[in-house]
Amino acid sequence: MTDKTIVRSLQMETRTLADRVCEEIVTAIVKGEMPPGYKISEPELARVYGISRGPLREAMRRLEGLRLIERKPHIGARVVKLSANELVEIYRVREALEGMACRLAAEFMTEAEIQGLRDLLDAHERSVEELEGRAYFQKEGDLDFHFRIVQGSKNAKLLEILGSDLYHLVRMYRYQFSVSSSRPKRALKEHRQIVDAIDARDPELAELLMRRHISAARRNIENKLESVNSTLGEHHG
Amino acid sequence: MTDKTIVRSLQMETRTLADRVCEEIVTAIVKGEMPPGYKISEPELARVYGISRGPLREAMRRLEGLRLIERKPHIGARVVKLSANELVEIYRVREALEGMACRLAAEFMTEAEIQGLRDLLDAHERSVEELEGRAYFQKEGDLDFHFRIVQGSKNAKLLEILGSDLYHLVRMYRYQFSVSSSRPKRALKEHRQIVDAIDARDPELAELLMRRHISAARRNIENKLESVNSTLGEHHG
DNA sequence: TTGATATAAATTGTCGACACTATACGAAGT
DNA sequence: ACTTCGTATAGTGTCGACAATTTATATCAA
Repeated sequence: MTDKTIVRSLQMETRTLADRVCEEIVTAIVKGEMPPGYKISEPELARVYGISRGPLREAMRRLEGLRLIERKPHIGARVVKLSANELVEIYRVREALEGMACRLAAEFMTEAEIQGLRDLLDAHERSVEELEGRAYFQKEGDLDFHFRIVQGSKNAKLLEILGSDLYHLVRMYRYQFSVSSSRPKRALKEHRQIVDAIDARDPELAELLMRRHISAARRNIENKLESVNSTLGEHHG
Repeated sequence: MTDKTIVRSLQMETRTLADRVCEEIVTAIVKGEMPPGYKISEPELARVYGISRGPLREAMRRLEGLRLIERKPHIGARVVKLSANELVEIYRVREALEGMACRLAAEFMTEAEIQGLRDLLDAHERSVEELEGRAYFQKEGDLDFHFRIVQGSKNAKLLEILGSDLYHLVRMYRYQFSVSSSRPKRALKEHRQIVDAIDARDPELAELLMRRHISAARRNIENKLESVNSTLGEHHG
């Protein structure tokens, strides 16, 4: 590799302003620094990030495609407001897509990747024992597992849709509702079953187990929301 | 409704330039007027549509999110190049998502919607008989059926992903590869079976039939591509 | 003739400014 | 006191121009 190529690859590392700012806004939204319903003022954000409104608007058009903000012409953009129903809808989509991903992973995942999954679950188990299951699963650990399986499917479209569209929203919901899995040991056991099915190269069983796993998480959420609704009574808005 | 409201709604009809141009470019790409690999020149396109480069770039950022164009910083944007493998990947995603959509449709579709499906299939049958099955299924008729079922699922996220992301690509592939269903009578029979399962309010059967239906279409494509590959031999590119 | 280098052209990325729309505020009238 | 209208202000949509980078072209050397 020549010096010029090295220099070029370093310069390429600095993507365009719109791309960088888009990524920063994504993390800001996911972490809750920009809460749902937050009105995005273009002049203000441009000043904060030290850029002009042009690249910022391009970044916002990208965020609109990621369903993280909603634009109304001549009115403005807001961070998406979270309805409980939408969260349940997302879990339906996850059940379908990750079920298929798990099926394909049972076909195409390499032995090394499967071993990596087992190592990850061992780490999860230690984390669950130490912290009595309160911390790790609330954060990124669970999504790590699911993401690796999607990667193992070797299907780029699945990876695009789940990784670029849905997981942002899932993480956002978790940060805001602090949706803990609330059943870490049970979830860990289900994860191990899934890996076993993948290791046995049993696509149908792998898909079935993953769908059950996500479906259980969905019902768990539905029950929580239902109890909240019955507690609050008829609360509109 | 007051006059002012009417005027406002008409003015709202004229969305922003970026939105309108984005839609125009989508149809242009889907119809093949902008072939895959086509280099998009910003100054040229801005001149064609009679707008400035600002809104055009916003539209392109949106198209990037729809996976219809690919951007490389400082180099330019091109209409996505179609690989056979990607088409198969998309059918895997469709199998998962539309299977779930069909399951939900069996639960939530109204009787009127189901009757509308039957009417649509009757129209398809007449079309198949008259044209000996060459025309209608090659075009939008087939996707009409699938789209209505997705609508019947009453799941907005499913509708977003399939309607806004995947179906554009599917239509694009059809126009370019002219992927006829090549088995219109068989497909029509499968469609009727699916509607019967929905009408019987049998979610599991409805999902199973839809997945089989799409899986068959995928294998059909895989076989075609395989024969093409074996004919062309070792052709890299 | 081929290759590399330097210049020139074209294209992309970014910015600041202007026009138009929507909201907020206040004044006048009922 | 409340409603309605008009104005002012802030914000979004659009444009043209400039800066930075890539690609094409031409010149020169081997």
